[in-house]
Amino acid sequence: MPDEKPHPRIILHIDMDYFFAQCEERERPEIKGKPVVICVYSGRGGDSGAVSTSNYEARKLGVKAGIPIYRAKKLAPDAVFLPVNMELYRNISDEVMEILRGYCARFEQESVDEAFCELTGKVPDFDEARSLAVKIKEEIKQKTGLTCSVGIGPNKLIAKIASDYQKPDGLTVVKPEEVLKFLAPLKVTDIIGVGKKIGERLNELGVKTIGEISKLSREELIREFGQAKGTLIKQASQGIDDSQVEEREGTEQIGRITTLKENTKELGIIFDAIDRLSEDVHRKLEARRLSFRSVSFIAISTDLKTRTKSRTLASPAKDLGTIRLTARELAREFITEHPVLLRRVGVRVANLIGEKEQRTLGEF
DNA sequence: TCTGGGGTCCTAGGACCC
DNA sequence: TCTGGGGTCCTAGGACCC
Repeated sequence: MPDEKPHPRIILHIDMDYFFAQCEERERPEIKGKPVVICVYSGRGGDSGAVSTSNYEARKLGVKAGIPIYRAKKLAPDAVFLPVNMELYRNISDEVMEILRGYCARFEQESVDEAFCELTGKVPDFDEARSLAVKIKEEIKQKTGLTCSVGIGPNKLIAKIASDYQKPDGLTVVKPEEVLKFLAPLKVTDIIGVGKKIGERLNELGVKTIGEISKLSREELIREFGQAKGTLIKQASQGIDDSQVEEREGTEQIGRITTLKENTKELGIIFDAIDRLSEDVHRKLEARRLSFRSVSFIAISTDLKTRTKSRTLASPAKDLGTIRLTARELAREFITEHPVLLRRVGVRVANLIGEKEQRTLGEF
């Protein structure tokens, strides 16, 4: 058996800085330097809705993603408030991803403003990777006008945490031999997949930092958080992550949610919303030439609890009528079972089937 | 005029089949 | 006779991410 060391992987993660707000700054140079707040208005009138993201000037004033718009206006009365313009962000995102893709052995877009890039084989070592990252950042800046933060590490976990380590316009490289020292002082919630709930439970167990996770055995973690999460937390704490950079195969589900004009359990109002949402979902489905095998009705009550009701069809469908009718049926059953006031409702299709598979199925 | 909208992944229980 | 046991699909819900 040859006992040479396995060649370390070199993974880059890129994260666009305060992306939506930065896109708006690019389009409207006159707002640069001011606090900028990107909002999702609920449609209930006034400032009902939440902040999607904000630039650093606004963040300094306490305006962060998720807070209600009216509170943001109190914190930053002189800020520029803009509604989300997804089409603009998608277009700019495409420009960025195009540039990045050119440098990767393998590429994985994670969201509209994040991506992984496999550099293994493209550069010989981490120092060369750093130089390449500088070049990529410059090219993105020059071609799109936007800044981003980049992390480089021996796996996706480390690369992603590294890209978050220094922002905006940051570049953090973590070599394999530095991984444990890098992770040890970080908060447990810096691990992807460890959020508020698990973070709190770990804190209760006396674990605040990633380094302190070593106090708990893999068995204890699995008992506490289940097989998958327990294993993930243990591995992550040791800097281990074997997941691969791979192109996403396409979406698993397509859904649309809306806030109702008023809280209600009246089927008439809910059906109207379902019809509009179904059309949007159907449009996206058509654009991607997909069929679906299951339909869900999503109900969010006034206490913001989310419940779903779903149905799998005997055979795949792709027409609007099936979405609308199934969602309506599910909504009717839902209201019978849970007669609560709803604040938001949604329609989702899943078990999506692409054109190729549809043809295969058609042969039988 | 509290708290938007688009996703992914995992778990658990029941149905059903062999 | 003590109701085995494994696999897969479906539904519902939770946690998390951006």
